[in-house]
Parts: sequence; structure tokens; C-alpha cells
Amino acid sequence: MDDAAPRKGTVTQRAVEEIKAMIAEGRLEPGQRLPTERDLAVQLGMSRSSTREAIRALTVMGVLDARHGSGIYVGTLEAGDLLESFGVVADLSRGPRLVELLQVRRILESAATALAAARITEEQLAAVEAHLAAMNATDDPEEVLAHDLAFHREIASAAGNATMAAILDGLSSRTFRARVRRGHQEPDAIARTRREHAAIHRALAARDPEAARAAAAAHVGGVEEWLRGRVGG
Amino acid sequence: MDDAAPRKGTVTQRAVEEIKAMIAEGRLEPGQRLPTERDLAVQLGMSRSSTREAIRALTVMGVLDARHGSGIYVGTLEAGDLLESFGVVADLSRGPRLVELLQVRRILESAATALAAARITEEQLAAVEAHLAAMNATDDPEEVLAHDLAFHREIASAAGNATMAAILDGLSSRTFRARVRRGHQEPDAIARTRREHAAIHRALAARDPEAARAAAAAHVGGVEEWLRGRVGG
DNA sequence: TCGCTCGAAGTGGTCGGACCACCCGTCTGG
DNA sequence: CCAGACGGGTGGTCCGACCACTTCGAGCGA
Repeated sequence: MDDAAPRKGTVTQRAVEEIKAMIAEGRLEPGQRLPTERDLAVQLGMSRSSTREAIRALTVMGVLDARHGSGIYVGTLEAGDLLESFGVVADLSRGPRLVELLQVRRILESAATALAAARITEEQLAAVEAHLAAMNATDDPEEVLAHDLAFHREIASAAGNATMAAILDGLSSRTFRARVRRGHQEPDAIARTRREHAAIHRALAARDPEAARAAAAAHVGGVEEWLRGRVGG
Repeated sequence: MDDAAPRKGTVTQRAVEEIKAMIAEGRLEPGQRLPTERDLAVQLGMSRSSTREAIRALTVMGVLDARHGSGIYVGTLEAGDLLESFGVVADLSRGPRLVELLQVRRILESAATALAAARITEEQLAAVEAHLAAMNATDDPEEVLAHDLAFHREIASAAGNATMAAILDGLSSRTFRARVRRGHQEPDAIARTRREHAAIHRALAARDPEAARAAAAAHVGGVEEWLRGRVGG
């Protein structure tokens, strides 16, 4: 008997677990192609509709990658893809939860920056410098924000932990930052950001982990405190 | 005109964004009921199937809560529900990525433990003690693990950041821990865990954040290092 | 009058089939 | 030999039907 126990709740849920199990057990390797929706439906003993919903759910989670006209493939299973839904949390969070998220980001960002200070290469440092300079060279809020994000992304990447970088990326998602920015875009805020970024960069260039940790914590903490005051923490 | 621009890629993806936007903009409050699938499909100008897939995707993410026979409701939007999919990442991660996840956990766990040391109440401390005692009282690996998890969960909760607690919960998900445990369940490992837990508890009882941070970091770091050696980091 | 039951309506869940849009290997015609 | 047309296979969408479950109120009985 190869048919699993059909006791689980909904049919779709069972399909999700089934496919997840296939991957977890190594029966499906990253990049490998799955059977077609139609075949998979037969294998799992359910209709194509239910199979599709399961696939869709896993696709949204970043586990699977469905390519129109080609087939369904197992995702890279890298942190970046899997943690994409992390950004959704940031998008949907409001009020106190936003402060909590920022606190998590402060903790991780400072740790990442400290790690980066200890192991950043010259090339990576140059990239950080480039974004710092680019951010100082423009006054277009859109562009400033873009280089702000890239600045932090580069540092997180230099920390050598792709998973952490992915989480930080989600926490700093576009919508999230844009929302915080709204009303916080006074000129002195930009100036302050530039000053703090410069401090972070100096600590990185000096390969000073503790200074880097402090600078990053102060940077994120500033926004955090401002936000805490706004939402009535 | 209230019909949005239909430029997005797949129809389902558009539906997901649409519903997410409704929630983000506050048009839908947590706990509120959505229109029926059939009505929603008409509103969005698409078939029920596509609407269903979008709902399914959001349900998996914890944003929506579909109750058979009753209706579709907006979830609590609390961190715990939204970050449930975080556990999937842990379940599906292997090799080096597992080490990275553990490093993230070490950072967050030590920060959370430090926070907890500063603000834990007597009741919470008593709960922590209870799990510590229970874990010392049994040799059943299953039960030991359960109290191990509860011990950390209680501490994370005492840190006062529900979002961080939810993330840590995902990082310590059952499957994850069980997998790490496999082959790591030598008797001295349990003894070591008990010793380290006791150290964490002492730091909490002493309200010493720095000692708590160090004890937690050492605790998670021990597993991390062991795992790093196993996967060839 | 109160309470309980039972059934109908409404909802999400599943199904099967049809057709469309797209990708890709192949085959044809130059 | 190569470029373009072609066809098969795939995921994407839609439809209509039916099933399973929840809910609530009408009707019954005490």
C-alpha cells in the first residue's frame, strides 16, 4: 500500500503536507521538476483543482516555482525565496507590532553589522561606500531610500549569513520603509540618516565590530524610538 | 472608476495583492468577515477558482481564516499567526542553512533572554522554574524536549516582544528540534542542556541581563557549533 | 411559554472538464 | 545549414455541479 492515511483535514492541506514531505525527505531536490499538475493529482488521488491550490500555496511560500508552459519546479530553497512572505508581515503590521518588528530589526541589524565589520572584504566595503556616496549625492527621496536599502543590504550580505540577510530584507521591505518614511521625511531626518550611515561605514572600514554594532543599533533605534512615540508605545 | 488597473501578471496574483491592500488600508479589520467566495469573485472580476486560490494562499500565510460552512474572516494579524510559515523554512532547511538559522536564533535568543532578565515578573519566573524542574524530573526524551521548548518560549514571552517570540518559536519548531536532536541525544547532551538551562535561570532570577545574554548565547551556540561540525561548515 | 430538534439556506470544499496562453523541441522550407 | 512555422505539452483560467459543514430559525413537543 502506498496510499497514505487519508485522515487529515482538508484534501488540499493533505496535498501540501505530502509535497512538503517529499522535499523534506529529499525525494525532491531543489531545481528538480515535479510531475505535471494532472499527473500529480492522480498520484495524490484528488482532483486537479485541489492539487493546484496546494501548489499555489507552496508557490506563494516560495517552496515551489511554477513556470507557465514549462512545468513546476522545486525552488532553490534558499532563505531569500522562502522568507519572502516575511515581507508580508511587515506590510500588514501596524501600531505596536510595527515597533516590535523594528526592535527585532535593530537586534539583527546590529549583530549583522558587527559580523560584517569583522569579515567584510575590500570589494564589499567599496560597494557600501558607493551606496553611501550615491545617497549623499541626491535629494530625491525615492533614490535616497533605494540607496539606503542597498546600503543595509550590502552590509547584511557581508555578514556572511544569507538567512539573516533575507530576514533583514523582509523587515526592510519597500512598503514598510515607505510607510515609516511618510511624515518622517523632514530634512533633518535625511541629514541624520546620512550621518549615521557614515558612522556605520567608518566602523566597518576600521574593522571595529563593537563600534559597528553600536552605530547600527543607534541608527535603527532612532527610528524605533520615533515610531514608538507616534503609535503611543 | 473603482476597478484597479489589470496590468499585473497572473489573475490570482492580482487577487492576492488586492485583498492584501484591502487589509493594509484598513478597509478590512481583523476578525471581520469577507464577502463570500462567489461575491468576491464578482467584485474582483474573475472566476471563483482564481479567487479561491488567492484566498488559499493568504490562508496559508495566516492572513485569512477560512471556516468551512461559515465564511472567510480576516485573521488576528498577530505575529504568531503570520509567522507560522516561518516554521516551514526551518523544516525545509538543510546543511549550511540550518547553521545560519541557528545563528539567527542565537542572536535573537540571547537578546530576548537579556530583555527577559530585565523585566520578568515573579509569575513568569515561576513558570520558567516549573519547566526547568519538569525537565530535570524526567528522562523521556519526548518530554524533555517539550519542556525545553516551553522553557524558551516562556522566556521569549517574558521579553515583552510578541513578534520576536513568534519568530523564535518558528526557529525552534518541533520538526527542527527533532531533527537536530537525532544523533545528538547522547546522555551528556541532556545533562549539558540541563546545566545550561539552570545557568540561564540563575541569570534571570538575578535580574542580570548580561549574564542572561551570555548564558543563552552559550546554550544555543553549543548546538550551533556541534551542528557546524556535522555539516562541514 | 420554554426548550429542543430538525431541516433549509448559505457557505466553503471538491470535483471534472473545457478552453486559453505560453514554452519548447521539432520539423519544414528556404 | 539555419530561421521560422508548427504542434504537443504545460500551467492558468473559467465554468457548473455537487458535497460537507455551519448556522439559524421555524416548528414541534413538553
